[in-house]
Amino acid sequence: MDEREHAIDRAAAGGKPRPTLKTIAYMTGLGVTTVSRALNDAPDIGQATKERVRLVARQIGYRPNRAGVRLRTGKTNVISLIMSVETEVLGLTAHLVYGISEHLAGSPYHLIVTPYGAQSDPLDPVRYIVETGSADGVIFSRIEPQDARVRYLHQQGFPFATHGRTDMGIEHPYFDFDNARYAEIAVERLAARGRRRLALLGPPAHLTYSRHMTAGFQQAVERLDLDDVPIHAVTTDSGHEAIQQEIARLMASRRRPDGIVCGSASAAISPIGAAEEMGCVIGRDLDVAVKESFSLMKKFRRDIEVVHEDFRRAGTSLADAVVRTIGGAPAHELQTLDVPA
Amino acid sequence: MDEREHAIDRAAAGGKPRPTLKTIAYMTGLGVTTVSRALNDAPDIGQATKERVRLVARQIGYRPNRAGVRLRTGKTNVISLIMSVETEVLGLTAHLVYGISEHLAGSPYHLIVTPYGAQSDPLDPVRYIVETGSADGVIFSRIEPQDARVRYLHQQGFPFATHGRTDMGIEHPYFDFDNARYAEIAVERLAARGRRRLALLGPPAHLTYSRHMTAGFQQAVERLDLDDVPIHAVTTDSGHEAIQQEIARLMASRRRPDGIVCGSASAAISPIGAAEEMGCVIGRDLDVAVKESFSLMKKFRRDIEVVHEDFRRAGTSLADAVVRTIGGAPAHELQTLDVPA
DNA sequence: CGATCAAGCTGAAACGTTACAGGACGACAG
DNA sequence: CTGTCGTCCTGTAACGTTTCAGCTTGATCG
Repeated sequence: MDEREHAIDRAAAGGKPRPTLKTIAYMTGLGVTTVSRALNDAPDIGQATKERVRLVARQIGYRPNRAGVRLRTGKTNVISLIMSVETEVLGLTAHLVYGISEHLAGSPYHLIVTPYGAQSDPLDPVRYIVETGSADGVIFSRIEPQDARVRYLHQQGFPFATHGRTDMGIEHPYFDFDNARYAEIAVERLAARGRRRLALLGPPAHLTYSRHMTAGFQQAVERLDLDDVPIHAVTTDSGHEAIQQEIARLMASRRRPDGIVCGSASAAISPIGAAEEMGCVIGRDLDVAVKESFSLMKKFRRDIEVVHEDFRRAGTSLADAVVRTIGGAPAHELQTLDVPA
Repeated sequence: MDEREHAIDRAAAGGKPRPTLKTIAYMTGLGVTTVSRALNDAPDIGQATKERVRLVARQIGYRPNRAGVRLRTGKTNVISLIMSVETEVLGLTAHLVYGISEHLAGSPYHLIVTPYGAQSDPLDPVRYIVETGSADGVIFSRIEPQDARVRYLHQQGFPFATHGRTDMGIEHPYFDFDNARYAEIAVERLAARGRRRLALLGPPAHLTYSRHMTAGFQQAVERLDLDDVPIHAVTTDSGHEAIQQEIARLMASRRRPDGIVCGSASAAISPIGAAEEMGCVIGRDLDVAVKESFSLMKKFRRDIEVVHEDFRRAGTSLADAVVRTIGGAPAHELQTLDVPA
């Protein structure tokens, strides 16, 4: 009776009464517990009852109240993407977000985005999430070989997946693009165009994948008996002007490269601009290889060698990995290396 | 006593006991209600008590349990960004996300991202959020003059802010870039370079800002007594090939433009590529004006006329607007038009 | 026939919070 | 001295969910 009046009240008020377990219990004549267990497919509920409950639930558009579940069970049904606000990687992050939410759609999980600034401690947002229990799992990028976040989360037993690998003897879920292979391919392609003196504009040295890319680059350069023209002063994270200056300096020097391998699309713009400024023609005086996720460069200069890195796929894979981790899957099954063709 | 044992249990177990109101109540010797009210600065709690409670809370790192609050009050402390996964706008969305979360940091709000596909109904995610009550407010883009989402949310009395304006007699919070003014500036700049025959590569006609941009363009073209070379077949949302073809056709035609105004940076790549392919030199045979948010084009071709649109600022403004709306501020105070210089 | 068991269902309690109604106590007016 | 008022505090209930222990009922077994 109590429920009935209540329901009628709300319906009369115009605001929808948002059905709860109690509503279904009242409609089916069952207890709240039974309804809950029926919807959760518990083994001690009769098949007929389950079907009846589910039918009613579907009919009235029942959705479990997230706050109720979360309060009772501690399960938030939230995955947090910890996003660096480095401008250079912002465009890529969007694709990651897309991939993640694509995978999460249809699951009970929501995606929340937690940013952290360039100057602040990357550990802060991670700690916040663990301490406040505001998510069931975490995804993050810009991984270092000795990563404090990985260490912390591993030690806390908190589910996570990284976009990039570590090198610290900890087995954990990750998705990584094979940047060593990318660099090899890039070198090979430039070599096939007859280029002999190659420079690598790589990512910042503290990130794990910097090592991979450098290793692949050097290995291929050596194998094909080419020259390695070192770029030390700048990375893909450097500002436009810095990169331009360095490239200009390089192109004017005695050790002028005839091919550049770029660690990212956005960072490729600067060297190309610098080179063209000096009268170089891409495809004639200089060839450029880039790794890019949204085909941008290829539209601009069709002579550029492009290797595709799929950030959307990274997103779906990472989402999958973290959800499976929450489900208890072992880490070693959740490690993906995306090898470019 | 009960509490005491409990607390000791948890502490001994090593897993942190995550303090609650009960913990503070126990430590201060006050009632749970008093603690709650003290932390919420209720008027019927003594000043001394408030300070004592707050001190203890700070010391032990108390954070209100979101699920508890949400269950009790219905307040989710969540803002949802409804994000179109159109690839063309993905890069921009990232900046929006950045701006929003920057504003939300330090507030109790979390940002959740709800995607919707190109083919699915834009109303779906909005309805989902309202029906499940999974956020306190909503932000979305790609606004149409008669926007179903705006109508629905307004009618539901659900707080929202739009990135773009409508034209349906409904007063609501928005942030919009003044695209009319942008187009005017672009035309003026091209005219100052001596260009007389201008084409506009604008956004899809169904979006509100398409009208703004077109109006500004036409007004300026008329005022400066220039020629309007119409582009009908493609928009900034069209694929690279389609735009290239259309531009190629145009450049080969009798009515060949000597200036192009582009509605977005990503869409500017295609016409420039097409024109250069045909032997045109930007800055000599053709001038291009673009609106862009991350300075990309300018790096590539310094001869391009660039007007900056700040998506990050849009994000902070929208977040502010929606939070204020939740707080009860009237819509007309929360309407911002960002006029380019 | 009584005991045991399984199947199917249930109410009470708890998660952490806030709204509500009310209590204790001192001060102050009549 | 009694009554009223204001200040400061408090217990209970409720939000929607799941866990726990336990209840019926009918069947099976010795």
